Amino acid sequence: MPVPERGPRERMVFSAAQLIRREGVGATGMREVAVHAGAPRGSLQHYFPGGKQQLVNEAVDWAGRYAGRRVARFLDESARAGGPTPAGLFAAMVRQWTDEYTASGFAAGCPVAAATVDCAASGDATREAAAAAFAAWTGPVAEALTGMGVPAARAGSLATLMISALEGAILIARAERDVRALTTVATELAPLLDAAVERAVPGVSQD
Amino acid sequence: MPVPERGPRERMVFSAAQLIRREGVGATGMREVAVHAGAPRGSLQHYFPGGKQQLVNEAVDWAGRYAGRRVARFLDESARAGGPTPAGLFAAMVRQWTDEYTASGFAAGCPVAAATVDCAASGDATREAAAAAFAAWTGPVAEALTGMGVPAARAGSLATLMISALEGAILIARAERDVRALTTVATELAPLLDAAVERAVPGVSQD
DNA sequence: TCGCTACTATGACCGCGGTCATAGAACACG
DNA sequence: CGTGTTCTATGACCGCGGTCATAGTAGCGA
Repeated sequence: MPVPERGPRERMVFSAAQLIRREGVGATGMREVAVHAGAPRGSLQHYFPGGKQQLVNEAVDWAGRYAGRRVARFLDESARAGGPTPAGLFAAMVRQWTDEYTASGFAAGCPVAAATVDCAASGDATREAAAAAFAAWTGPVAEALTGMGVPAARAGSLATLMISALEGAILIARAERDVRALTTVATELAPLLDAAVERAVPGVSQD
Repeated sequence: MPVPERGPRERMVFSAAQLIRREGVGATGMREVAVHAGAPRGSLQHYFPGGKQQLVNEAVDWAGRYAGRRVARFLDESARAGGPTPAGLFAAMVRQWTDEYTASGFAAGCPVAAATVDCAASGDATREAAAAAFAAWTGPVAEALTGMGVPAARAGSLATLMISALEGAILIARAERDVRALTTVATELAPLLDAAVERAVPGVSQD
């Protein structure tokens, strides 16, 4: 949960994402966003003449790019720590959520999921934004997998599987107020993910 | 999508579930539910004195029991068709969604997921109802897995994994308007699931 | 027929929230 | 100092929707 001290416009998009993932799209009010961002209400009209839909779409967009950036950051960190593995990447993705939930409670979920669920309340453009956000997340994950030695043909599928399992586990964890589902999918999926890497030198087993 | 011709009360609960999974909890109005159920508006006050929250909770409850019943039905069907497998069960769960999406479009998602996402809009009782619904779904799946030879210690974990992956794939499929995510998780998870069954005769390795 | 209960029917209230309109500050640039 | 642009500020409108209140109807036992 970075708190970027950029301009007021960016703060509002960020606040919108925070509120959406907590209350849902419909229950998030424009006035509420302004208050949360510490921005004047009139600025919403100014920066987002497209109204709520524009704000929501940009928030979803932001969330998608943020998720992609997280993947890149994981790769950077694990590059100097002995090399990343698929299961390690998935564990890092899951850990971000378990950390937040144990530290701050189960109030918030994934904003992209929230936008997808009541896209009907916010028009079709929001749904497309959600699809773009998933793409902006799946892409880096798939690339990371290929970089670890997963065949390109499977990398996309496994990325989809990882994100699906993660999103579903987030839902269950929120409902149960327990990180059990998150840790479960991480441990159960780990062997499948690591088994997908092709060894550079066949016949040589490592670890 | 069964259309049970029970009493008006049950019809309203059913209609509520249908609308919730399509528009979300907040965007579903009481008047809308009455119209969809072909029931008089006054009956809502009569049958659900607890207001919207009661109606939503019962709808979520209904959805959870419905999902559990689907699992039992799959077991019955595959019992006389050579015996069920974990991957077969998961494929059946996924196929229910791909069938609906290809036949009727991507308008609707899982009502339990919808209720979880904006539980903040509907109080904590709804969140508990969602947790109960997940439990009413996970339980039968886990039992089914043990019946297929999966060790009891792993059955619960695999059930959680299956439902997580399914829920996440539903989200992605709705956002993308494409069943790709659903079919992907089914095929990628299949070997993991089938590998979890313990053979009656140990020591016999199977590919 | 009376009276009771179950259900139906409808109108009104009231808060919420997105949007519009209008106008006031801040600040640059001649 | 004017004059324009950018941003801020606030009030008003208006529809939506949950809830309450009040009646009206239907069946039924006594």
